[in-house]
Amino acid sequence: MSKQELEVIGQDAACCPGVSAAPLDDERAAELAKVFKALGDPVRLRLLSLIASRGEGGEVCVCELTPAFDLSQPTISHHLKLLRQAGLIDCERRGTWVYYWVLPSALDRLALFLRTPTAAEAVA
Amino acid sequence: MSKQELEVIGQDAACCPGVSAAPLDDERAAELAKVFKALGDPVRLRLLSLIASRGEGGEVCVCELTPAFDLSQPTISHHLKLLRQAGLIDCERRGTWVYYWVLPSALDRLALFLRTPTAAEAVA
DNA sequence: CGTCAACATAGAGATATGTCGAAACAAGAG
DNA sequence: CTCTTGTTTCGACATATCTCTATGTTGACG
Repeated sequence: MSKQELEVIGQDAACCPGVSAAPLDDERAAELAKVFKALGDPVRLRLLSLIASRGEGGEVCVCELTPAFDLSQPTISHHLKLLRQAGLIDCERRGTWVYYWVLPSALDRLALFLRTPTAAEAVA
Repeated sequence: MSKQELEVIGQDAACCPGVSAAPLDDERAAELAKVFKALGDPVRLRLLSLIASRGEGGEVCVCELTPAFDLSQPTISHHLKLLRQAGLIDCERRGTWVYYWVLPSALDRLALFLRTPTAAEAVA
């Protein structure tokens, strides 16, 4: 946790007003909708949660994710791809296996967008 | 802003661990996915933003929302219904007009779910 | 009562999404 | 090189979603 990260978060808040601040323009609405749509599926939410619960910097192999669902492997791969295209996770291949991790800044950006003024006060 | 509200928010945080805390069970994943899916459409995001930017306790008449889009009135009505079914907004008819307002606790619950431990530290 | 205005609901059509099995691709082992 | 295992891509299908027009409902006003 660094001062730098604090600044980044502050910047996000400054550049990206929350849902209550002002009416969304078309472009930003489309951009945000794409990310929320990625979260709008129970399988993807569980996948994200499984990866995120590894902690900051943690990684999960696909081979650990697949058996957690009653779905075919291609289906899991497809959902992981959507999460990645939404900018919520990223991955890297190391040898035979592919490892996924979350991009916390993406999640935090969404959280800041959703926060209402009242809740912001409550935390402060 | 009351002490009561602070307690409610605290409760939410306690009862509903964030995405990074622990793997989501099926039931909660389905429940959350329904809400995120409602946010996964640019029209609905803009609608929510238009309503939310009225401030806490603020209301917007449908007759103000419809002209803000290049869509038919039934389509707007449909999207408002989905937002309402997701528990993000509520409405009331007063005479000829129907007024919508946001339910801030729903938004805050989502924000808490998305917040990563690092961001939570940054705010604290 | 009749009419008008504001919203909601119903039904239909085009497109998007979730899922699968089959096949392609990548990398290590023999 | 060939075989096996882990993963992604492809093609197809059923279902869901978004949008429209047409119709229904609710309440205000003569």
